Amino acid sequence: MQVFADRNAAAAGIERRAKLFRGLADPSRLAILGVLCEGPLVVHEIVKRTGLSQPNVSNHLRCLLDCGLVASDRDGRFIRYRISSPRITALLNDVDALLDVVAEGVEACDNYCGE
Amino acid sequence: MQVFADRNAAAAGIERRAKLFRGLADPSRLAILGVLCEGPLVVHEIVKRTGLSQPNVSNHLRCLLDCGLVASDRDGRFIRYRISSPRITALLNDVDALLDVVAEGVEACDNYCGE
DNA sequence: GCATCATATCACTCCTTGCTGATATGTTTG
DNA sequence: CAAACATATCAGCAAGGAGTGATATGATGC
Repeated sequence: MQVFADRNAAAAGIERRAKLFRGLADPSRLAILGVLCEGPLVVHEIVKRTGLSQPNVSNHLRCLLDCGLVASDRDGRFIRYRISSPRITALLNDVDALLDVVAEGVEACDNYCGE
Repeated sequence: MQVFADRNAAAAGIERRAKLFRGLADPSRLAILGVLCEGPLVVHEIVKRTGLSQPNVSNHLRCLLDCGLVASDRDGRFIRYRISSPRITALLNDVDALLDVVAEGVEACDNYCGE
């Protein structure tokens, strides 16, 4: 039962990590976070810079907002979005550091975590 | 065209990041990485500690191996897996640090990236 | 060489997610 | 108040990934 207790205790943390990673595991969301890392932007600017469709950007922004990864402020009829915490930028940098080591492997992997 | 060149240059990086995040965005894989962070293990030990089925563990290990996130050594009829780089442990710690800030949001998000 | 154990692979199904097009909400300006 | 613009929401579809059960490969010991 020892093992089970540990497992359940760990499970919650794992599930949370997984969910956060899922939030970061989409090219559209990463593109949005990428342009927001350079500074706050209103939605139509994000659309222009990323080349994504407006509903698509809007959907992903909602997701990122719910997750707490971005924050928004109304500015007249615009809504300006920004990165909510510098830790996010830090995390993205760490990922790039890890990619320096595993990039080829990741590109090659075609199994789960696929294409 | 300036914008387009930047976009394409960024796209490759974004796609790679997304793929790496996808590799980390599954509870089973995170559970496996979690137990491996405490030290190398052979497959049936991973199965026992995580409570996952053997084929499931094997599938995910293959994915993690292809991605370069874990490495393996044959040891008689056992195969021992280990974390391939300390940067992975570091990244997982960073995620926990970010979760300290955004945990409630992430749990609440039910949209994309959702449960 | 055969039985056994450790691990990997395959075929299949289910579920989730992401995108699109159309439309709704909301805000400002004339 | 109406028109125009900014953003959000919805329905529906298509694709990818995760899990399972059965089976194959591979190594060890008698």
